[in-house]
Amino acid sequence: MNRKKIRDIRHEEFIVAALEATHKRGFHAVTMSEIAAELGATAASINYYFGSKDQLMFETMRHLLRILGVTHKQYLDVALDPKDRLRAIFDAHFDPRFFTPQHCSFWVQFWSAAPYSAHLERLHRINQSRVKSHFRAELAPLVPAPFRETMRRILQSYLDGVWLSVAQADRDIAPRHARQEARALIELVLSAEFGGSN
Amino acid sequence: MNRKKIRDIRHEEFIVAALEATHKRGFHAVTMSEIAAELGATAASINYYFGSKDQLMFETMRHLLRILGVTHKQYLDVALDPKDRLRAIFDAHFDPRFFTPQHCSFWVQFWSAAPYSAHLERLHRINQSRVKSHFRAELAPLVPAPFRETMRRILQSYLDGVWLSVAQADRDIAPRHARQEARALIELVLSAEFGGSN
DNA sequence: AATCATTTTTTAAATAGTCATTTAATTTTT
DNA sequence: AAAAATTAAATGACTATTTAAAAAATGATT
Repeated sequence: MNRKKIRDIRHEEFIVAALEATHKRGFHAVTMSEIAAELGATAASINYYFGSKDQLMFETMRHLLRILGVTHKQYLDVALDPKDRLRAIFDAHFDPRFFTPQHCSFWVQFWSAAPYSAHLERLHRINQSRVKSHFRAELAPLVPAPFRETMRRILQSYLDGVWLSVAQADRDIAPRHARQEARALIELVLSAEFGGSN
Repeated sequence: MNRKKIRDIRHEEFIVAALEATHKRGFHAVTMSEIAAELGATAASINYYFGSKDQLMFETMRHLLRILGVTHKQYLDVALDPKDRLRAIFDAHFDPRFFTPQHCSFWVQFWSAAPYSAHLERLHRINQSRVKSHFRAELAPLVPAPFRETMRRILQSYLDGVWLSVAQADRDIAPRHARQEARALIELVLSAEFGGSN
């Protein structure tokens, strides 16, 4: 009963350490030893658990995606109407557990690495598709088909852009504020010319 | 008359090589030799002209910012009304000379490196301020003050998000199309509830 | 409870490869 | 001939990963 536990504990601990250390120094600049030092551990044990630095990034991102998925589901469960369901996507991305400088920094590091690693790229593609299809589904009852894809891309680009700016530290945004702004954008999108009801 | 020229020619050549090589392999993964090989030259000569790999990134980004500035000015010069001036920002960012996978990739590599280098961060801050104040100025006659900052941030985040998605190669966007979409967003922003005229 | 063999976890040290940068010489240009 | 540009080769760090041994936990057997 404990044999598996320690493995899982370390797994999570090192992922948190990776997030923190990456935020401080950037993923490629940070050394395995520095990441380990975050826990008073040693570089070798990261390899013991993860196999390599690249795998550590991979697993860390999978961890973030898992949290994002769970959080999104939580918001969906309490959504009452289509507009709420659309908001749920933003609420998840801007959830206080998620919307932190550490996470956003890591995301940017991931973005810069993904195009050059089949492994990471796959992860990115999977997530991108997931978000895309969620947006499509939620926009369907709200925006007429001819405008839908444009609106989706606007919302999705905006979402990524906000994370980017947090990682750049040129915006220290409270989750609450990010959500407000997202809602303003949603209102904008839904009140558009195409004669939709809000 | 030629003594300065060769220095300038190499400067530009290596910057183009850096853009191309970075796009293919990522800035940190790509080696000085690979960048030089892009021109049939040798790593040492990059150092001869630039001093270091980091400086090469710095100069390359300065080069991109210069182009962006010039291009923006060109569009401003033919803008007829406030809305045109707002569009000019997007038109510059989405100009065919600028809006290429190579450039967007480099930009993402820069974003991931900037927070960890005082040099690069300064460059980033300067550009960010420049764009910010342009947006503010152009939005001033179009959007009432209480909404202006929100709208600006929406537009700016969107802009970055689009570049990001191009670098991620999950969108192969023609400049023309990017502009269309930007215009749709501008219309949205200007037709908002606050009772503005379009 | 205590012992001890076994497995799991952790580490210090060695390894090995990579690469930016420097140097000293060569080629090219002026 | 002098200066500028270019290169091949050497240098020097750095760091992910491996290895082999030590430490800790586990669990069966007394």
